[in-house]
Formats: sequence, structure tokens, C-alpha cells
Amino acid sequence: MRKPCCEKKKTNKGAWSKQEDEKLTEFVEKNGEGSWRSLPLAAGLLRCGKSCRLRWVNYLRPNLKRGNFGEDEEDLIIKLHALLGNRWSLIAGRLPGRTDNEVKNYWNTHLRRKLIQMGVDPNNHRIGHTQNIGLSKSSFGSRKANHPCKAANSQGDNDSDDHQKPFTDSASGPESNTSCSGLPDLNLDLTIGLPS
DNA sequence: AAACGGCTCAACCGCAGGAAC
DNA sequence: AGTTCCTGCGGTTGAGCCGTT
Repeated sequence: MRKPCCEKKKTNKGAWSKQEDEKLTEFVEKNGEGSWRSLPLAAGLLRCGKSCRLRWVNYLRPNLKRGNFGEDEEDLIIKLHALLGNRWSLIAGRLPGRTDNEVKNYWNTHLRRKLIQMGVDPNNHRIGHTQNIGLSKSSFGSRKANHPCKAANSQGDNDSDDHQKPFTDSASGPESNTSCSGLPDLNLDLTIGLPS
């Protein structure tokens, strides 16, 4: 059995206080990101390392854009989701100043509904198939091959995909721009850079 | 003004992958 | 080669906010 990520009884949970934010910010600015597991102790925080990382990444990190998504951002998210499925970190990587959590929330609260209203199935981006709208776990399957395109194409190493590999190939193959989704030409330059 | 219901979003949970040993 | 540890990811939850009745 793997150890729990932190001593449950000794850590705070729930909303972060201002003091905790300050401690975390100060520590990370001084020592850099990483070593999340040992960070809480070193920074004097009664938090799980995971929780610290999340707080930093989603809220405290500098250069975070907060507030409403612009139309261009919405558009990009929809297009990227059609290609990548629920790979929020990859999608967020294309949106400067946005976090995966933010993108995921925005998708689930706004964009999914918007697509449904337009008669587009948010799961596979096909027009007209709006059944199984609920975000069931099965709708995308496991973390890997969690998109209809991937599932359909997942022979060989098609799945080793993402992180460093440019996307241009998957978007420009023989079936290129019409992609699996039946969407019209997305015409995206999806060369993925390393997330900063 | 109070009660209610829906919505939003920060935070948590569990899992998987890779690194380190 | 096998095991353990750490990190990152996606799914889910729940407190709080806001609009409606």
C-alpha cells in the first residue's frame, strides 16, 4: 500500500487563508516551484503538498489571467477540445494565463451548455447527437484515449501523443482537418510547446 | 425579507506515469 | 527488475453567491 500523500490529521483543508497564501507565495518565490511534498513543512504550512501545488498553480502563480474568457479564448477551447478531448492541461497550455482547472470549469459550466444549445454534442462535437449529455466517466473512458478520435485511432502508438510531440501531424494527416468529429476545417496550428 | 434552487469555482480525491532507489 | 516516492492530471464535490419566487 502506498502511503497517503500527507498526514491527514495534521493538515488543514478547505479554503486558504490570506496568511497561508502569503507563506506559500513567499516560499515559492524564494525557492522556486517543485519539492511540493516537503514544501509545507519548509514553508511552515499545515497543508498537504498537493494542496500547496494546486493553490500555487491555480491561484497564486504570477501572470494568471483571471476573469471572463474572451470570445477568441472560448473559440480556441472548443476547437482544442474537439481535437484533444478532456486534456485540460494541454488545452490550458495553449491559453496563456489560464489554468487547466479554470478551463475545465469554464467548459463544464459554460461551453458544454453552449454547445448543447447549438445542437452539438459536447462529447464528440458532432451535430445532433445530444444524448448521453451527462458528463459520465464512461463518456471519455480512461485518461488515455479519452477522446473519440483517439479511441478510434488508437492503434499503435498514436496514443503516446501529446506533451512534446507536435500536433500538426495528427491534424494534417490524410483525414486531416475534417478530423473525426466531422467538424469543418479547424485550421489550427497545434504545435505544442512545452508548458511553461 | 426569507426561502429556495441553480450556478460557479476553489479545492479535494484517486489514479497513472515516471523518476529514484 | 521490482518497489517506492513524487508529481501532475482529470473527475468530482461542496460552500458560497446570485437570481427568482
